Amino acid sequence: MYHLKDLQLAIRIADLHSVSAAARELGMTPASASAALQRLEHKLNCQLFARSTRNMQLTEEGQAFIDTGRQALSLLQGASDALADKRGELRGELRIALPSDLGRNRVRAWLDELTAQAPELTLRLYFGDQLDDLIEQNVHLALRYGELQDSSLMRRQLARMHRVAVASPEYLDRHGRPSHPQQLSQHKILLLNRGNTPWHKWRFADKRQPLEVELTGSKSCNDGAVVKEWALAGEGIAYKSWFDVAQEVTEGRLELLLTDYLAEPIPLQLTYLQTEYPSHKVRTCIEFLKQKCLAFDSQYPLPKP
Amino acid sequence: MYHLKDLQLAIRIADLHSVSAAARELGMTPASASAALQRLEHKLNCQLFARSTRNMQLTEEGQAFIDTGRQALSLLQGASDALADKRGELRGELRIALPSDLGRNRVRAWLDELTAQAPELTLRLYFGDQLDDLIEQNVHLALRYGELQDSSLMRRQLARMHRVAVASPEYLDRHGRPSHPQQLSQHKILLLNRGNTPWHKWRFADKRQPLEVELTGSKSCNDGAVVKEWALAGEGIAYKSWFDVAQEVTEGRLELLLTDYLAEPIPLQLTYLQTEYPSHKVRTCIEFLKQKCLAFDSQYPLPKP
DNA sequence: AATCATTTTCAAAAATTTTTTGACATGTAC
DNA sequence: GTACATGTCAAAAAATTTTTGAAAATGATT
Repeated sequence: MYHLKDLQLAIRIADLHSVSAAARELGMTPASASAALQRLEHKLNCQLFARSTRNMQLTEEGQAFIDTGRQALSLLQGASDALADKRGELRGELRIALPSDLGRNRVRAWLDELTAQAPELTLRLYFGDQLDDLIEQNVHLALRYGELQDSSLMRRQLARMHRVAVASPEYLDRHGRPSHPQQLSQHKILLLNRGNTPWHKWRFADKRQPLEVELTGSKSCNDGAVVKEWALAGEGIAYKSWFDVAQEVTEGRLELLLTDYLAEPIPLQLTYLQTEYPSHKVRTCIEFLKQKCLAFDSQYPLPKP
Repeated sequence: MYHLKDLQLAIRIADLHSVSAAARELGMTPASASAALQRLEHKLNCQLFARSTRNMQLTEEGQAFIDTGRQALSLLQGASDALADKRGELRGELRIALPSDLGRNRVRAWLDELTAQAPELTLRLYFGDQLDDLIEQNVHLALRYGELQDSSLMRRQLARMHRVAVASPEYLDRHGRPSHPQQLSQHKILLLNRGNTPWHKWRFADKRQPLEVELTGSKSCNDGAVVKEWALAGEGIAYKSWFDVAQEVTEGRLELLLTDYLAEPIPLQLTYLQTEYPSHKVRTCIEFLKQKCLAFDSQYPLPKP
């Protein structure tokens, strides 16, 4: 009879296709993880993984085992959580994936507030603007813009927020202020990469008619926070959520552009796995962030033309 | 994160209301089991059991935890079994509860045949004529006479077999042969105890009409094998399944009585828990016993009048 | 009421298991 | 081709679990 930790490890190895990566995540050495996996395979008398030095792939048998192992572990996790829940305790680890800019500059502080109230809660934040697989990421919650289509996920909408074009006053003084989205092509454009390719279609609306402009960037990167920093440094025009730039605009460090051509607002959603009823700590975090978003809305109303 | 063995132990402690009993069953010392339980409770940060020195009772929280723990463990067991199944291997432990007489004198030999063919299979037999709780007994299969009413159990009928009254020729020579069930009350009667009270109503039939006679025993015990030994020793008349006495009757050591008044045959059933799809080893055992019962039927046909 | 046979638990020692350490062979990326 | 990361190995070190022997507690029995 094997150790539950070994099962958890095997599941993560299957998710990440890597012993080392799983070991790092679970805070153990690769050697120890390798030994644990072999232990498990030996006890099951079955080779779960087909190994090449560079890649771990589940065997057919391994697939079946890991699948139901995942179910069982989820049940057990739920049972443990339920115990803590009943006592109304907020303890344990909370793993959250966040968009880089929103995460660093706004949500991080909110979550710090939450953990100040609940000191037994351990926070693990994963910043990034790539829409990675929630299972692979192994987080409880992922905060993401836009509609998610993965049906295995539950979602809770926190807000709907406009995307806006912004640039620094210095840049605009030098290069002029575009008065229509079509004029953007004559500007330096700062793009966010999603996946491998820049996200180069910006959405606006002209008298309620959708208007999409396709742009080539003078700079692009995969981190939304860096895009904003470029904009602040006068490197060009960025297309950001109002969430991300409200404060800078209020302070006058960034300037709103093309507010007559705002497209429909984009939802900001919190997604989580459907496999388990969210535990007390997760539910609390969801509600907390929902409150904070509401407060944000009234503190920073988007200046309408 | 706790050890799976600790969960299994906790489940058995909950079933048996005893650390020691669970420890004995799982082949560990009470001290080690106690330590393991405390380890688990500590890791869950929750008292699973309300303890008195003499009795372990699940707390409300413990109940919830053990319930889903049981599910999870069953899933995991199933996953492990499935691995062995796929390879068509017959290995692991097989725990079977058997009626005392049938078990000792017939099925044991059959099962020895099975394990001779499958040497990796470990047999654990539990003899007894008390219809104990299958969950509490923790067996894969229980062989029982009669209709079971517990709906959480699956059943497979192995045979239908008549109950017959038997006694040794010596006894009958001395006390005479009853020619009608009603005359049994003038005889020495050997009864089987089920639960605390003797099972003193014997069923016959007179021209297809059920005929039940209520008897007082001159001897009774809770073990069917002992009842047969009494009958062989000429202590009186016993009421047994034809399975149990076919060989002795064929050899002339017991004599069939009242064969004109046989009641409906009673089913012999193999019951197992519904929680898991039976594993390969369990299915194999079921089929094997079914075959053996069929072979028995043709080897020892009940002599009809 | 007192004894008895069990039961749970404890603490220290012993045994077992797991992790670390340092190394090596192998495959991938540049 | 070189540099780097990966999976595994063997021995040592560390951590965990089990045993051992004994003590305290409790329900049953006398």
